[in-house]
Amino acid sequence: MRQRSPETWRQIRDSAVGLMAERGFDAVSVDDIVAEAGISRRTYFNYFAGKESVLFDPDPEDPLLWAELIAARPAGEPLWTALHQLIRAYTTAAAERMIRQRLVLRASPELAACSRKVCDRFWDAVRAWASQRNADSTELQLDLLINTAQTVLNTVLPRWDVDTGIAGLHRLIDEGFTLLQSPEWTTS
Amino acid sequence: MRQRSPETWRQIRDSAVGLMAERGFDAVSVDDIVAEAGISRRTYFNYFAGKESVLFDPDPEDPLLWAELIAARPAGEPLWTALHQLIRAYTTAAAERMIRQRLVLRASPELAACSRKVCDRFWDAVRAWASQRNADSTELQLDLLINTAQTVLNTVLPRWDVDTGIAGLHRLIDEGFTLLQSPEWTTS
DNA sequence: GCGCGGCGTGCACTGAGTGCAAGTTAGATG
DNA sequence: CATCTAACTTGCACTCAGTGCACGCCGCGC
Repeated sequence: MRQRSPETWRQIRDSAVGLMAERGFDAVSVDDIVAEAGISRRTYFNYFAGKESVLFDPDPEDPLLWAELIAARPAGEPLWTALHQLIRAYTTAAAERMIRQRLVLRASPELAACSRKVCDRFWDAVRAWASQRNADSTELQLDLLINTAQTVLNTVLPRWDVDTGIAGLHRLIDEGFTLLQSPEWTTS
Repeated sequence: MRQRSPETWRQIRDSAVGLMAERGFDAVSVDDIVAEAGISRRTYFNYFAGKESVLFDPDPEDPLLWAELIAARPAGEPLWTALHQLIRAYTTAAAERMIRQRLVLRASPELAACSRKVCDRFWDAVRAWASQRNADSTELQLDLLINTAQTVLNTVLPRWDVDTGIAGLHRLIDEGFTLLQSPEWTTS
């Protein structure tokens, strides 16, 4: 997986997403993608490990963005609140990306299962940060909290009407977080 | 996908799981499986949609088991408690299966991502039941609660040392559920 | 004996993914 | 200017997953 050129990377991904949003995931072969992108089949696999990777791999510069978002969290903030705000910030920053992905997923519902791992790399970064920050908590506690936050996002995403924009998504996210932190959520 | 014979089904699955626990998922081809099971390649795909299906598809009689477990829940029980008890009952009933799956996942860590969908069909059944039972709640509320319960299980499973048996798994499950329903869980 | 339907199988084909070796280009060095 | 090298790209050949189709076998009712 030796790639140096972010332009080629974008070129491939944009071609792929374009075709897939139009025809659906299954109806687009890797050959279609490389023809559209003007590269060879072999080069595709030098950039992406598989066919889904072109949808779910993070942008090359994403890790830096994540680091900024994470660094922006104030020190004393409760972890749950920090996760809530991180998701808001993340979805704001990655707005066009999320919208593009939704379009593809709308055209290819069979990918719904894979869609959970959309932001897995992001969550890994969050996990690393949290375990340093809250060194007093157990790994299990932190993982539970983070996975639950991730679940809120994943639960809410399929209900998101792309036409309502990021504001609409934020309303859903807030609703999810609020529901889970209301005192009586376990007694319904 | 026309299959009538549960014996053949078990035969294929047992052959596959045996080989995979031994060599790892990637090192076992479908041809290996069908050779071991004594059937043709084409028949394999009449029973299972893909290579992973042989690991993650439910047993033919599982839906009946799930229905029993679900029917056993008392009427007034809070949904969160019901989900907790359902998971305990499910893992008890599917003990050997879960242990087998852990063995394969131990041999093939690359499947960790897929392992989340281990019991997806079970959760679908739970979802259907809950939306009838708690018709007053919104779909979003129910999905959040159920997905969170599912997350507890998925968070806890990788930490389970198979040698501690189902009792050890239940300790982890209880710990997860208790953590999330403790009043101060959002303020760490 | 005859049709019929369910199931298993062989065959041929598409498409994903990989290892290897050769080609290309750009920059560093003499 | 010649050339060496390292990074990147490419073509080729191969394995394996997955599918459509048609045929064969067997048990069943008539």
